[in-house]
Amino acid sequence: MGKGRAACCDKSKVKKGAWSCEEDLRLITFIQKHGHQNWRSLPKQAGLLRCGKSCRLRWINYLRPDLKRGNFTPQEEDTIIKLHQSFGNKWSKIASHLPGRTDNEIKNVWNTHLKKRQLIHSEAKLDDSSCAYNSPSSTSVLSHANTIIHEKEEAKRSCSSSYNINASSSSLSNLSQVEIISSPNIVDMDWIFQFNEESNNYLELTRVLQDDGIIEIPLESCDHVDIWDMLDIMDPPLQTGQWT
DNA sequence: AAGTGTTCCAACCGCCTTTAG
DNA sequence: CCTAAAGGCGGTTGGAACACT
Repeated sequence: MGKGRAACCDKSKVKKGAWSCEEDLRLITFIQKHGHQNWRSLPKQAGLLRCGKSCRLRWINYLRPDLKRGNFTPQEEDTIIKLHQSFGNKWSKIASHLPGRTDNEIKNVWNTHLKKRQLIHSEAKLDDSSCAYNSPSSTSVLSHANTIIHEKEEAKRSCSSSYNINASSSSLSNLSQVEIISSPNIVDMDWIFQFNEESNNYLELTRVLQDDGIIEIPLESCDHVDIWDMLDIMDPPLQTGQWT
């Protein structure tokens, strides 16, 4: 054993950066079937060239089925602000009060939106106390401004693409089929692919144009597809208790 | 239309804590 | 109790997407 802490994995042999659609599916399929008792050994068993920590992070922050996907509501944002006042940057503690939200997500929302808003608030409060006789009240102006900020952020975020996914899996056939149906206002096509557990590989991925038949494309080309909805309708994994 | 600046978030890094032997 | 391994956490960053000039 060398000096210091051993690396969690051999950095030269692991892939880094954004996860591909195939990697996501491998991870999902593996956890659905086997759970995640040991993150360190999981990548090898699942056939992933990733560090165990990376798999854990990907699952917890993005793939696990109990995640509440989508924008934070004003209520959730208020909760974060209040909890941050009591806990500070204890993101996991804050996340434990917001079911379906991850510490990473909350941290990002805080750093990108709420921190700024808090700053505006505290500055406005200073103005409010020095110009308390102004009408309409600074508080109502502030509240209005807050609503506008939130609406702008909502509009911006709602532009991101989303997909509806139908999934079916059968323990008898050793085959999982997932059909990704495009969002109606984005593109007019469906995606279908199958994972064969015997060969431990994907049999096919097809892009189905609604009018023009089927065009086969390689699996790697589906990197942009959001697949998390699939988890909502698949069988629960063999993991007991909480996801984290 | 092109170039530049800004925002946002997924993912990484490394430290701390917990657990198993 | 001690040690090493694994899990958990918070800070940071790379780069894609978007906004502005």
